[in-house]
Amino acid sequence: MDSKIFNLKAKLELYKAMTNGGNFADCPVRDVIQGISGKWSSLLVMALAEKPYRFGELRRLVPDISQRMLTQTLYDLQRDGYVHREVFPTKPPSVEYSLTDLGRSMFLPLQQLVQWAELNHDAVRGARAAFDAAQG
Amino acid sequence: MDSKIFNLKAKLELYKAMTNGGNFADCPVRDVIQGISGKWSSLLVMALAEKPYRFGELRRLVPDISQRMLTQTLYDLQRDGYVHREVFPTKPPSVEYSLTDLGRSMFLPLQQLVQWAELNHDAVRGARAAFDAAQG
DNA sequence: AGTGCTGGTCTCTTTTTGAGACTACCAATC
DNA sequence: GATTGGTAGTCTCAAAAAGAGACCAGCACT
Repeated sequence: MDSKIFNLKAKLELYKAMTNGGNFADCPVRDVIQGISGKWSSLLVMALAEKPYRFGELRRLVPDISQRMLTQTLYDLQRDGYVHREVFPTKPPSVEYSLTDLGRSMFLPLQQLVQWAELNHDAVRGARAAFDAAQG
Repeated sequence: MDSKIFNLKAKLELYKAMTNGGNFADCPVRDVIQGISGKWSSLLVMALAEKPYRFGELRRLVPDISQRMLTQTLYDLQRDGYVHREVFPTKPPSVEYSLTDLGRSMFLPLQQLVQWAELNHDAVRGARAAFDAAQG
């Protein structure tokens, strides 16, 4: 099989999936992608892929997130089914966040992207520096 | 080899990469991820993976992007080395945007994520509907 | 009685994004 | 010759999202 043609077909299919065949207002793929492409979503999913964490632990783990955004991002991740929220009736009550099966399955491709970022951040930073040096 | 242990190690390594071992202020992986996790970045990369496009073509292709955000997202993608911008001296001058080698290499893991989204958007929408029905 | 820990919410300010008018140039049309 | 249309943007102002920090209730410990 000609892998070039295969790749082009794959690209076109994915592009169509992402554009919903022209119906941009109601594209499920974009909807899903936007849900996980927020500023903090991927970082929290990466953290919870390691192990479950409590609210305060996550806050200390990611010191530059505001409490407000931590609440809201966890809420959104829970709403979309990536994260499970469990309240333990301790005093004071503690809340544990963990990945669901859906969250774990999404973690796999996300991992690929993070791996790519790890391998290529030098190239990206180099490109940025070169661009800025040329007074883009 | 125990694949469970391998996976845990992989997770921990990636989590460390994403948190830069505690140095959150200067983490190259988060820096790269945030550069491609904007609202329009992934969509434009997917479009340009199909073939090069001109500014106006992209604007018509993605009708719900504002001209301002199209300009800025393409600028950012160019600055980070994902996109090449070429001006042709026609009248009026036309500008073509295409993926660089770096952009194409980033497209591969991005593709995995979009594929996941395509396969799982029903689950996500279902989770969201169930959550909202429970008056979250 | 005061301090600290829990997981948040509320308000205010700053940043980011969106909507739409406006630019300059040229070609073809009316 | 004036109008219209297409090129790739920029500029300004309004709306939405994000960040900073105060505040809350309840209980434990000192």
